[in-house]
Amino acid sequence: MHRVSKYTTKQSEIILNFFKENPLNHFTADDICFALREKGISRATVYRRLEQFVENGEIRKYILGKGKSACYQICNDCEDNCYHFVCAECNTVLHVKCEMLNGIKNHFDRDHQFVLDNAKTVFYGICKECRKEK
Amino acid sequence: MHRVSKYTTKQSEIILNFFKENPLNHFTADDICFALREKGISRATVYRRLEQFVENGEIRKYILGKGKSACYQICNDCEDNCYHFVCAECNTVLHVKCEMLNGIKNHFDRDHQFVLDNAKTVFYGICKECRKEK
DNA sequence: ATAATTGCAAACACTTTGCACCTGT
DNA sequence: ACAGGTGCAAAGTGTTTGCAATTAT
Repeated sequence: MHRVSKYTTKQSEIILNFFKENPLNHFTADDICFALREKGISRATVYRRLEQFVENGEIRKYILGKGKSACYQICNDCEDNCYHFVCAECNTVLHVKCEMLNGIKNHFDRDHQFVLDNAKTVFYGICKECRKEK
Repeated sequence: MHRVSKYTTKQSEIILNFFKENPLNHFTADDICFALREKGISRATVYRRLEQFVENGEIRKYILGKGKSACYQICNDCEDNCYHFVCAECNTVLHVKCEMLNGIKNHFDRDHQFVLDNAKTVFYGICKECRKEK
């Protein structure tokens, strides 16, 4: 894994810590700016660091369907065998490790000659909770 | 299916026909504007009609990872059992009907209580051709 | 010392919108 | 006749960038 960031700074630590403190939630760049608004971190730095964290594999970027802004969430333990579901209703991101899904990766590879990138692939649908509400 | 558009116009026909004439390709709003630049259709109309076509289910919208602009492609025969792969390298969209993939839909449903929406879900990875080139 | 990072403001790319005029039904 | 659609230009959103000053190594 090639590290993009060479220096750790006060700002980069604050941003990354914010993600670490909220491992179950995902945030837009704007959410981060708002949450850290008292810390005096510029919007440009937020965007630049988010990009680096993504490239470093420390956080993950989602393009959620409805709104247009990208969402970011920490990804401590999301290795190759972690898949991501996004509920189109409540926008919750579920991280799932599943043998069956590893199976489809192999299936893509073998039968469609397509190397699935599950860091980039996000499954959209309706989660358990939201389904109940209907 | 609830039709959003009530009137057919010269412009809407030109746009939809363009998609029909190019069923294998996907286009950004900008591509459409460029391709139809001689027809005198405003950018606003292109965007408004694309949105309608998507809601009508006539064309499909993709958010491709890298670039930020949405892509649109006609979807004559993309029913529930059609899945979409996007090559992160060449951005080709592959439409695939596959029993195995129908299986994963059931798997999501049964084992993860998650209703997969395969109109919204796009699989990202590297296609056969692009893999060869490396 | 010096390469990376930051903040600012300006630029950008893509998309949406208000409004007056036009068109399909 | 009139609801719906169009074009224009302006405004919005989300993100990126050039540059001079600052900071981590």
